[in-house]
Amino acid sequence: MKKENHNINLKNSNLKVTPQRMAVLEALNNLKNHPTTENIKEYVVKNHPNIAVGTIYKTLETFVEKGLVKKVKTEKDVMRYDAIIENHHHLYCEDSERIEDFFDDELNNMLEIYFKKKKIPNFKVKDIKLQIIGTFKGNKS
Amino acid sequence: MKKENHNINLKNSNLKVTPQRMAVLEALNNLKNHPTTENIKEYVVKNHPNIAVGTIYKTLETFVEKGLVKKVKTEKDVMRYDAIIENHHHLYCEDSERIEDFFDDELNNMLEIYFKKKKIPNFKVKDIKLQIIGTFKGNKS
DNA sequence: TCCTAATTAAGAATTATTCCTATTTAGTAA
DNA sequence: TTACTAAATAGGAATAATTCTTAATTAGGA
Repeated sequence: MKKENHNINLKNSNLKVTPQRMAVLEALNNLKNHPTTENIKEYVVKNHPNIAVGTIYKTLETFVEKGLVKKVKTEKDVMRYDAIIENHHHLYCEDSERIEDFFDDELNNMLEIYFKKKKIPNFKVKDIKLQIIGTFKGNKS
Repeated sequence: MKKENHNINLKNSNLKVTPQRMAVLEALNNLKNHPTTENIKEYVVKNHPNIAVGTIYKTLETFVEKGLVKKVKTEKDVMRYDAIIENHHHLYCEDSERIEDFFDDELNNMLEIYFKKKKIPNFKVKDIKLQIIGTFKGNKS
């Protein structure tokens, strides 16, 4: 099921289905919380020791180009990846590296209406992402 | 006037006022549009050729720690800096590297009210930043 | 003016990423 | 099934960015 989805994703993007690409997709699916490049490298190398590191970099680049994954904007110096393409916002924990997805259609509507009414001079709005900074209650991860 | 402000900033943060730090602050003030580390290095080295590169890195790190500047989130792999600490959002150009500040109190109020009413489970909101993605009309920079 | 902890210069060391090229492989068509 | 070809990969060298180390210098206070 999951493997089939991967096949479909790759084929839709006119990418050949290779074991290396499957391995990177597997990593993206199994690593939660917006993995860093290092997280992904580690996972892939662990599970598929014969895959070259350069290939992982190249594969990620290809996926970003094709829109299969997105890069997450972050305050730290490391890049993170997001396997979910649907429109969503991010919750950033002040105390940890945790980043969670946040879906809220009501909020999206409100923002859309707001920016339809209130134009920004010389700027055409195409998309809006919220970075909601705060702290998670309870479990410290 | 500007120099005095720098002095005040540094002293308030319990940092010694050194020529190296003044030079980095000068760069941050003169370079518009959220300079990259490279922009800053280039500016400082050009105007003060005897300042070591390592010192520039260390100084920027110190400033971020003390809250004198902030890092800007970016999709690309490069970090950018923001000398403005006041609360504001960012306009990202899809077609160029341009990032502009965006101030809007009405928007801030609307968001504050929204998140006061609509709680996010297990999360305490402290701050909200918008990444407004789109294109600038007219001048291509 | 002197003292001391903080800061810096200089360049070596480390780390992450990109680049290069020969080899291999996925997909296609006969 | 086999053969073909463009695309993809392995492996490691090369590059680039950043951090680290240590001796020398300096800012700020007594």
